[in-house]
Amino acid sequence: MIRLEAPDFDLTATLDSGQTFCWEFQPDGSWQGWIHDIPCRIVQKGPVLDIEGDATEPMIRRYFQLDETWGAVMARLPDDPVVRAAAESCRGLRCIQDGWWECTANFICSSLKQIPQIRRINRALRASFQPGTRIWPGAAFPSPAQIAAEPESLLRAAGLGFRARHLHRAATHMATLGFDYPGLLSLPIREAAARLCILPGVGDKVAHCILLYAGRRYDAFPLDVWMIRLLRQHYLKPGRRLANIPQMHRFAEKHLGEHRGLAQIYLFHDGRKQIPKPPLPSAKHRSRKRMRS
DNA sequence: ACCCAGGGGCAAG
DNA sequence: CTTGCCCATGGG
Repeated sequence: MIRLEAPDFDLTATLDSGQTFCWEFQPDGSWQGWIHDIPCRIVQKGPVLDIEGDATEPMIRRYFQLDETWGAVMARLPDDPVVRAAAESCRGLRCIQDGWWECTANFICSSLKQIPQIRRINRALRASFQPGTRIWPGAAFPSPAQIAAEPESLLRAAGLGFRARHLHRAATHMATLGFDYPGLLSLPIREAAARLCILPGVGDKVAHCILLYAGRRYDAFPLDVWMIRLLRQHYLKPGRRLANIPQMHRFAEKHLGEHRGLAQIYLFHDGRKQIPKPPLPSAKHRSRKRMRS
């Protein structure tokens, strides 16, 4: 067991913030999950972290962004009052660094799903490809080749719904043609995102999530409904027409700078804390999609 | 019987 | 380059 000092770190906030989906909170107060397919059980007691498992200390520090102090994290953030306030109320929340493929698969599965359900899908995928084993520890996340070797129906049975086709085709692409993930790190963010969008089920938002949570590129800026809502709420003049996605990326770059992705983590988490269930487009009187007999 | 969910793809306008 | 609809499933 490893014990390490982790001041200004909030394990629960970090694992529950919609960055990673392979961790589950246990009744005994611990978190069970995987650090790059190494099973771990982690308990936080104040500034101390107890980790059960075979992960090494550098690995753990890297995974949880503990190789820099909270002061260093704050120093990276753009000098913007909204971002500062959000980060202050999320003290200890860090940026995860998950594996490329698992992160890709997670976010392909994330569309029109809530965080607990994405977590359930992650679990179901591990279970589907390791029949007979206990989920934890031991059930590694299935590789692209493993998924590609099975029929799409297996993914549907795991509850992926229409995401099954996307994930299966993305896995097939990876297994047959390969994919240069490390190459994404040396490309301009726009081109890196475009390259990821080659994968079925990966669009602009998912691409930026992968670049931020697996590539740890702080210039990636996932634009989901929450972030669009927040940008509109805090930065756009009321009454003005809602900007499109490329315009919002440009705005974020200009206004929040090169570490806008880090800012996004705090804006997202803080925004969700404050507004549990916001109605966005008053969908009240929308014409009926379809008449059923 | 609704509405909504950390979207993406595709066809039309 | 925008809008509209579909894609399955679970939860409120």
